[in-house]
Amino acid sequence: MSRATLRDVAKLAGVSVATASKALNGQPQVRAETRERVVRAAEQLSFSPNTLAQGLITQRSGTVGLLTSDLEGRFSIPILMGAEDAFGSDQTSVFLCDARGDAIREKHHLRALLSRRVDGLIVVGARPDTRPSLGDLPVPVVYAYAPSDDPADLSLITDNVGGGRTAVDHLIRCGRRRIAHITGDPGYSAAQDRARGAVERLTEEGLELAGGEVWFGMWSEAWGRGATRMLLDRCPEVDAIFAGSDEIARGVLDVLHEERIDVPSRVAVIGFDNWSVLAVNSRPPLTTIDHNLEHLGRIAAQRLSAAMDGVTGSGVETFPVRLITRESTAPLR
Amino acid sequence: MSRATLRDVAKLAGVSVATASKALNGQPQVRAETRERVVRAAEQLSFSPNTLAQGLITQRSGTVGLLTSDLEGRFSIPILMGAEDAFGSDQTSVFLCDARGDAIREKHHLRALLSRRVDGLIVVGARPDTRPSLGDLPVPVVYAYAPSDDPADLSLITDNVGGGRTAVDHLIRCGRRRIAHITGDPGYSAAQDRARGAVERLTEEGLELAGGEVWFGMWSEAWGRGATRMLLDRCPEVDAIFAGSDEIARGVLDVLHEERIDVPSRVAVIGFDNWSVLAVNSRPPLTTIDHNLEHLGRIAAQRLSAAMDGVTGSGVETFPVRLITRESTAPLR
DNA sequence: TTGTACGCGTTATCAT
DNA sequence: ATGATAACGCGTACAA
Repeated sequence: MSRATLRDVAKLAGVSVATASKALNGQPQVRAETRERVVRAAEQLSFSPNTLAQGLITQRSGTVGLLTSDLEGRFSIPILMGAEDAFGSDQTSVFLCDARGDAIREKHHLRALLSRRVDGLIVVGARPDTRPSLGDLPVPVVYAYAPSDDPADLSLITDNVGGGRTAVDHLIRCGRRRIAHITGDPGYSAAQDRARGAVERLTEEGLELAGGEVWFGMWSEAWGRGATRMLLDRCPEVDAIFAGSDEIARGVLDVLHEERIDVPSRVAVIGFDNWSVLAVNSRPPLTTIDHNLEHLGRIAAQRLSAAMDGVTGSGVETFPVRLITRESTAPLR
Repeated sequence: MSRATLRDVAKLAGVSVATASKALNGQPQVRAETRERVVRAAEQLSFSPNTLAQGLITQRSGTVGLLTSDLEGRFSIPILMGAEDAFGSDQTSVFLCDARGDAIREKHHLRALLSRRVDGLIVVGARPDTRPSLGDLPVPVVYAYAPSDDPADLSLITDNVGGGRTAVDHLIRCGRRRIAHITGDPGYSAAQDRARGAVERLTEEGLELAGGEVWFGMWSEAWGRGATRMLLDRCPEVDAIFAGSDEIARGVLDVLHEERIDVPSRVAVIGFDNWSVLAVNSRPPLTTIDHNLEHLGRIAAQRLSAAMDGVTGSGVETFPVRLITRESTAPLR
C-alpha cells in the first residue's frame, strides 16, 4: 500500500484534479459515468484524502484534544468514549494527552495541540475539584469532571451532592434509619459534597447520621475497614453504611463479613463511583452510584461542536448521577 | 488569542515570510538582530506554527495512532504513557481510538487514522492472544500486548511463561514446596503460558503442583474464592498459591482470611498484573507480577521511529515481566 | 459538464 | 543576509 494522491486518481481516471475532487465529494455537477470512473480509480489506488491538506483549506482539522491529568484513565476513558461516540469516529479524532498532574507538561501538551490546530479541547481533571483555567484560547474549551475556576469557562461536572442524596434516599427507601457515612479525604470537594447531600436528605427525614458525624479519612480500603470497626464499636445498631467510594465500601464489606454481620439483611452498604472491578466482584456485589461519565463525554462533545459553530456557553453545568442497584442493599423486609 | 500566521509575524517584523521561517527555525543564515526581531514578533502575536502545513511539506504529520480494543484502558494507558514518553510530547501526538472489540469500528478508525496521515500505528489488544493482522499498510505498525497472526508483522509482547516461572521461583525461594496454581479461563493463552512457566520451574525443582493440577476457571474473585475452598479441601497442606491474576488473588486472600489461615506465614500468595487498586489495598498487600507495560510502550515508540526511518522489524519480541514484592509472600522463616 | 487557477501556511531552493 | 517563488494535496470560484 502506498499513498495515492488526488492527482494520481485524476490521471488514472483521465480527468482533472478538480473533477476528481468534485466526483469524490458528491458534488452534483458531474456526470454519473465520470463519477463512477473516478470512484473506481480511487478504490483501485486505495486513495485516502489527505486530511491535513483538507484542513489547511477548510480551517478545520477534524481533531480535538483531550487533556487529562488522570493517570489511570479511570475517568478520562469513559469520557473519551462518550466524546468519540458523539463526534462520530470518522468525523473527528481525539488526541489524548496526559499531563500527569504536572503544570509544565500541561503547557507543553497545550502548545502541541494548538499547533496541531485542534478544533476544540476537553479538559478532564483527576479529581472533581476546581482547577485553574487555561485562560483565553483560540479554540473552544470544555472542562469536564473538574470545573474551571473561571466562571467564563464552560464546565461540566457530575452531581456529587445529588449523589449523596440519592444514596441516602435509596437506603431510606430500604427502610434503614440508622445510616452512617464513611468517606475519604475531607480536602476533596467530592467528599464534602457527597456528605452534604447525604445529610440534607437525612435531615428532610428527621434523621441524623449514625455515629453522630461523617467519618472522613482516606480513599482506601484500609480506611474503610478501620472506620467500620470504630463505627461498630460506637454505634452497633447501625443498619446502613454509605461509603464515599467503592474502595472504601470494599473495606466496609470486609469488616462486616469478618464480624459475621450479614449484608444486606442486617446492614446495607452502598458505594460510590461504580468502579466495576471493585463493585461487581465484591461480596455481595455492591450497590453504588455511577457518574455517567460517558454521557458527560457526549455532552462535552456536543457543547464543543456548538462552540465551534459559534454557540458558546459558560458557567458550571451539573449532571445527574445514577443509582446502580446490586445486592449489597435490599429492603429491610 | 487569535491565530497568527507566519505572514503576520513577517509583516510585523518587517521581513519576508522566508526570512521569518528561517529565523524561527534556527537556520544559521540570518542576522542575529533580525532573528530577534522576528522572535519578538512571534511572541507578541503568540504565533504557533501550523503543524498541518508543515506536515504537508515534510510528509510527516508528527502523529501516531494508538488503536486499542481494551475498553477500560487498563493495558492501553500504560502503553500510551510509555509511548508518549519515548516520542517526546512536543514531537509526536497520539490519537487514541477504541475499537471496542468491533472489527467494523476498527476499520473505520483505521481509515480515519490513515487519512490523518499518522506516521505510524500501535495496535493494542484487549488480551494477550494472537489477533488478526491489519495487513499491508502505508505506515509502519507495531502490535503491542497482543501479537499479530502474521509473522511478517512486528509484535511486542510480555513474557507470560517467564512470569509464571518468576512467580513460582519467588515462592520456592521463600521456602515453599507445596505450591498450587489457580488461574482464569483456559481459553486465554495468557492462562496457558503462565501455567506452563509455573510447571516448568516446579519440575526443575523436582516438585509437582499442589492439588495435582492447574485450577483453570474464570478471571474473577468469585472463582478465586471457590477454587481456594476446593483446594483447601483437597490439599490442606498447601503452603503457597500462585494466582493467575490479581482479581483471582483477591478471592484467594479472602477465603484464607476467612479460614483464619495466615498470609504469608502459613500460605504465601502471589498475583499477576499488578493492578494497583487491587494489589495495594488487599490484606496483606499483594506480591504480584508487573507487565512493564510502560516499557513496552517506550519500545513500541522506538521501533516505530526506527521503522519510519526505514529500519523495519518483524516477528514476535518478548519482554520480561517484573516481580513486585509486597507482604503476601515472605520466607518460611 | 469539465478544466484552469488560486489559495490554505509552511519550508526549501534559488536568486539577489 | 534576505527575498521571491515553487512546491506540498486539496477545494472551489470561475472560465470554458
